[in-house]
Amino acid sequence: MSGNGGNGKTRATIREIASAAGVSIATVSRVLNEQPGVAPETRGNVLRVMRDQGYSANRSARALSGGRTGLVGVMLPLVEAAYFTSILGGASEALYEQDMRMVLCPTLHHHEREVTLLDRLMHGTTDGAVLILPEESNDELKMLRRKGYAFVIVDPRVPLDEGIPAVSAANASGAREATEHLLALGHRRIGAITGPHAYLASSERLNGYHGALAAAGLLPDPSIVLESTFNIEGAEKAAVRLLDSADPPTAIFGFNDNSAIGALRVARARGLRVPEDLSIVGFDDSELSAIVTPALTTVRQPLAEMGRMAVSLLLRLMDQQRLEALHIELKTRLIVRDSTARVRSG
Amino acid sequence: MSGNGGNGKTRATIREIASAAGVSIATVSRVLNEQPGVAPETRGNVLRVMRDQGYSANRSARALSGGRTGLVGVMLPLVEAAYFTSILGGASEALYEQDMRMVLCPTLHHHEREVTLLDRLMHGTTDGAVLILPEESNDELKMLRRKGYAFVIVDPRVPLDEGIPAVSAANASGAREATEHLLALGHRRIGAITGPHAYLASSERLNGYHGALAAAGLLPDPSIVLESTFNIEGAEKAAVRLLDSADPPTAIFGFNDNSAIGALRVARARGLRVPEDLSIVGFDDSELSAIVTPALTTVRQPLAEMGRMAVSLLLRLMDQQRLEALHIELKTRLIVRDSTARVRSG
DNA sequence: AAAATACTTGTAACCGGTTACATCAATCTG
DNA sequence: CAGATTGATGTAACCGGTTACAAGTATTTT
Repeated sequence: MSGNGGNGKTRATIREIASAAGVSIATVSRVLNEQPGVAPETRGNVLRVMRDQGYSANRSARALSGGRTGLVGVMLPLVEAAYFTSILGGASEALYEQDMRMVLCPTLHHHEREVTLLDRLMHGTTDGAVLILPEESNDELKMLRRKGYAFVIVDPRVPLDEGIPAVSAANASGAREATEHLLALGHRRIGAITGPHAYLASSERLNGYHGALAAAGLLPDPSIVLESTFNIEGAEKAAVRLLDSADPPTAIFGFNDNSAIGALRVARARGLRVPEDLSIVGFDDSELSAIVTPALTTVRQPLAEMGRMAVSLLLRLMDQQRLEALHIELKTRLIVRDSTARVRSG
Repeated sequence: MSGNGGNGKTRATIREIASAAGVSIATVSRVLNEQPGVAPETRGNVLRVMRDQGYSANRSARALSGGRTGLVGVMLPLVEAAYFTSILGGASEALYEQDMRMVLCPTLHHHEREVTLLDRLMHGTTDGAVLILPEESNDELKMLRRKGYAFVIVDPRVPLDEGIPAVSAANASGAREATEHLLALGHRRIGAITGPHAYLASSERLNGYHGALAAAGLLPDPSIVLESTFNIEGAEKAAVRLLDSADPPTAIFGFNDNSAIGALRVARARGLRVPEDLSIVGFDDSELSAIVTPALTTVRQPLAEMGRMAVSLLLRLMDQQRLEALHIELKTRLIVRDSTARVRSG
């Protein structure tokens, strides 16, 4: 009747468990943390009592005295974009396996918001953070690191200092592979719709694209390499310019799937058949790429894996482990679907 | 030189601020919490010192003594699905405005995982939770409520008890509107690819569909109402059966956008033109719906708004406010695009 | 058998805040 | 002007854990 196991009024504290088990709170704490130095029999007793009462430790108290919150911050520009949520999914899975929780902080691309959020996160809310595509400058990040806060960058926006842990996709080699694919199909005039040049990912992909062209003995033609914004609308404008040019490309490399989809739509609007009249390659392998018509040939980024890897790095960082390699690049893979074909010989 | 403002070694505590400002910790705490009973001059002093030292309160300590963590749990099946992240986006924005943070808990549809996570969340990690499409039974939820934990359901899977706060879309009226749209275009034989009947959203949409048919004097034909799984693959199978039937429908109502897209693909594969030969309507207005060809006529759910609303309900619940209405239904809106047309007269 | 050692267990301080209550000065009341 | 009232501030207990250190018991060593 007066069973306090489930009345829910107030949760059991460590002291209640201790007295119910006839031991001291220190012993209960030891059992809780699986520390050695408790007689097996005692441990069994305490565990039984904990189970009976449905005890689980108060996280705030633990955080305060133990100095660890069991929380990791994940900061990202936006939760609505599939690109970010794929990373998020991987990270959340890895954290769950460690019985840690994730505090989600979307910044909506506001730098100021990012700064204050980060400050809050650092100060007792979390043990560390994963920062996805952060706006922070290299200097700001170095400062943060010096303060002793543990964090890992995913998809850095700018080239990072050696000392700052980061995970990214092999952008250059992915772009090279995509370009080589088009070259192998006989294309010689390959346009590009890039992302903002200020993004590291963009400039690396540009390098890969240039590298592949160079290896084929081709000079890039700046008039068919247009900077855009990684969204469909921007890409459509760029595609119009590409296809309107005097000597239009026979293939377009979109630096992400949105860019490729923009090109696809413009091509369709002008009655160009893809891939017969125009080949198109994307980058990301987002959900969209398999759904559009024709299905997009694209470069797959291991986004979930990047999230997992970032968490794994972070946890080691928090354990004060010395890390051999702080910059990790994960391999991409070309997925060939229906939007690319051999160039028309005419 | 010894300025402790930014050396970062250890953050300032409330006692340090107190002694630097020449007041007691109680006063600092009052200033921190914007409580009355502090002389304006004193308040100004304390604020200045806090600013100089870059002080911000330790959240764990605050949580422990104040009984509030400033964290809200958000439990959802999956972060990768656009449907959920739209809700998430709204919720996160609403929480940010209240200076609260969100603890994200993806369950991957594992009921067991959901139960243990919820238990952890309750116990000192968060002040309340938003549960999106939870697996929990009505009884489990009622139990939770009785324990005094604050939570709000978004998109309930089963019909909920009066006492359990919930936010959902107006599924029935949305489905009715979609069906009426097809009826108005002259369609009389309208097939449906539903979601799992066990989902409340599905059965409500089914009701709306039936209601619209009945109002037009039509009896539903069970042979062209097929249960599916809300994903593209399942919908394709259903669409095949619909279009293979002896008397195939002239229009298909997919109970979400994936269902509609599955139908679209099958139609295309058989050379049926959409919308000339077959009209298709979806539900959700996900990002995909505008991108597929032809762009999908669909029912828009105010997902972000549902997230915001859930948070707003939750906060009022946590404040112990009496709420007049615990079940909130948000209006949907039909978005007419290119996948529906007047039925062929021949 | 006495001394050294290894195990268990308990006591109490501490983490950094919040808050009930006490205190004291200043102002108001009759 | 004494007494009541109001406002500002300080003291100390408390939230529920962790952990250094002390203490007590059992086991091993010489």
